[in-house]
Amino acid sequence: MTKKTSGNAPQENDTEETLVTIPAMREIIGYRLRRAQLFVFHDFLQTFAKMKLRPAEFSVLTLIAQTPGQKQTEIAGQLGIKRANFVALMDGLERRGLAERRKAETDKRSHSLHLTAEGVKFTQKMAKVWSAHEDRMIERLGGVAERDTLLKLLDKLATDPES
Amino acid sequence: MTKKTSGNAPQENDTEETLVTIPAMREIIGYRLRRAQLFVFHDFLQTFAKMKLRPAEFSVLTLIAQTPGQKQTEIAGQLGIKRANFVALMDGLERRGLAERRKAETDKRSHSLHLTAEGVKFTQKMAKVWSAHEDRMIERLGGVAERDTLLKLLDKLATDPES
DNA sequence: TATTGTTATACTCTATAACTATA
DNA sequence: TATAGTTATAGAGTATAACAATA
Repeated sequence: MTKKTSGNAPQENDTEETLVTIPAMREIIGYRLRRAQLFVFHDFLQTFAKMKLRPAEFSVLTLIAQTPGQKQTEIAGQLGIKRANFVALMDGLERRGLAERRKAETDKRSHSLHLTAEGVKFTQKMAKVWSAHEDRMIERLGGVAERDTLLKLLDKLATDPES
Repeated sequence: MTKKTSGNAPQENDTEETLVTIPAMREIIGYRLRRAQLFVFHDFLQTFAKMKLRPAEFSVLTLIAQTPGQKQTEIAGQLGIKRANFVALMDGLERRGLAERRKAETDKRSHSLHLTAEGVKFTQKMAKVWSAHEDRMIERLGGVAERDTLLKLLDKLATDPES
């Protein structure tokens, strides 16, 4: 049994015109999420300016490091990136010598993705630098407990209950 | 006194190489914020597809409705939109007959922004439609209490403590 | 000199269609 | 026929520089 959530339902009154309340920006979930996300990404971009690393590249390196050998469609799918747009992203990582495509033996259409030796070093450095950024965000939230609360709420918001 | 927040600090060990933990995507604040924001915006876009209204236009109409007469730089500034990019956005609202620029008497460089009569009706309809979208998001979060918790955390994350 | 609105421009991100080579 | 990767392309969103009118 879910709690009643009519916090924004317009109030009916007895005149002909319905009274409509224009929402305040600071109580709009989508808007506030967007501003917070931009703030965090801004800090991320500054943190990784020297390493010339964008959020999407960070994510791809992280997924390859955790599960090497996956194909492009799989990595792209997990991140919500269209496979057509993944190509240039992967080209960049390959050009920089951080990751590589290997011909898959079983299915010659697909590429299996791996980090290079340099990519492994880069990714470890990346994880350390990220840690400083993340700690800064946790500090702003007030601690790891608040971080966990936030992640739980974001989960409820954006995760399919049937999964 | 703020709580210690070393939740992601790398563990030192006694070998030469420092052990580095690659983070899991689901514990990365920025990534999770981004995915949640995309989810909410996707629902927003579907909700307003028939009215042909984008989030930025929604925000501008909302601010003009709440405080008519502000100039372009002021509205743009509150939303984090560059004044150069605000021009086309405002052109669109004016072309649709929803809002208008009026020559300001006091400072002839600036325009004061107002809703048209049609814009007022549109904005009231907009507020009602938005309410359904917002209630859907609140429902997912589990109720208004959880929504308030989320907004408070987003505030801590993205708001300057000195203000 | 500084500010408001504007134009032009470029860069990133995202979305779709169509091709190729394999399955 | 369907799938993996690719190319081309178009549309948003965003950032900067420079200009005219006005302060």
